[in-house]
Amino acid sequence: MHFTEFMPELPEVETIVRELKKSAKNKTIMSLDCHLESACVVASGINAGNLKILDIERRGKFIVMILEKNLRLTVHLRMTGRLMWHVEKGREKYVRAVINFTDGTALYFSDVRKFGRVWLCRKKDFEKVTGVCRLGIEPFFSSFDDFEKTFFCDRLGRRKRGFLKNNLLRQDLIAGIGNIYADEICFRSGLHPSSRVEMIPKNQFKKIYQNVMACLEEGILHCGVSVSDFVGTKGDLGKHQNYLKIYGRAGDECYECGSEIKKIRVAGRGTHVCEKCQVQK
DNA sequence: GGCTTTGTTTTATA
DNA sequence: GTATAAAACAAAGC
Repeated sequence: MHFTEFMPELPEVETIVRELKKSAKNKTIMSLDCHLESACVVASGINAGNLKILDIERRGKFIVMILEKNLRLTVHLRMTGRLMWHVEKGREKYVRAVINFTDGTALYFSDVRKFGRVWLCRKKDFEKVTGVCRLGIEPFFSSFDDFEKTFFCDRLGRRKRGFLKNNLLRQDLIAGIGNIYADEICFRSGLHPSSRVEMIPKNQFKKIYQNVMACLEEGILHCGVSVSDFVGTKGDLGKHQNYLKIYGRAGDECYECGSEIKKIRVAGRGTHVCEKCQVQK
């Protein structure tokens, strides 16, 4: 199966945020045009006009623009959302919102599906309105201790259960990991994605944590994964797809042992695995 | 036309 | 009540 969409996970969103820090910071918004009502959630009584973007941050897979007057303009791309400085040819009808600036430029939010969302709200409502309040730990701002507690223990201190991959994907535990990086983390850790977390020995926790960090860091270093289109706000390609060790390589040989990489389903998700290198716990 | 792709929410079950 | 699993949703490509 060949797919053409760019699936933004933490490294891809971080790439966009870094670009926006260069290109959108300190611009003043003239207006926010909503082309699809369900994709735009604007708090009542708030108008984006004549507000400067003071900074741009990331939380999990959320892009957060910090505006004047304690306001937040937040974007989640979900699966197929794109935030770009131009309208892509043939995709005019998928533009869901436009941020117009006073200097005549515009940032276009387009989305083939209708999952992506833009929120404009007050700082005090930001977490609740966007759903950010349900996010777990932020990888680059958390220690191994944070990770161990959140990922392997429930609130009563008991061992968490479930498939390893499924838990890696849970945004309420650790924010930012999606299907691609989950497969990579499992491979690098030598663990089968359907390993039960309650069966993983404690002495392997640190290795998993380090692989989470390493996979995300490398993704950022290469400006994210572009499966066949673009990545950035200007249409530039990410390069990390060239460095993936397991995702998208079904039928190919494992770089470590040479055996064939299989594609299976874990928790309803397409999953890539080397049965020889990745042990089932 | 049916199946696939995935991030998140919602519903169901243990 | 809590935790986990599964279903639902969206739209397009093959």
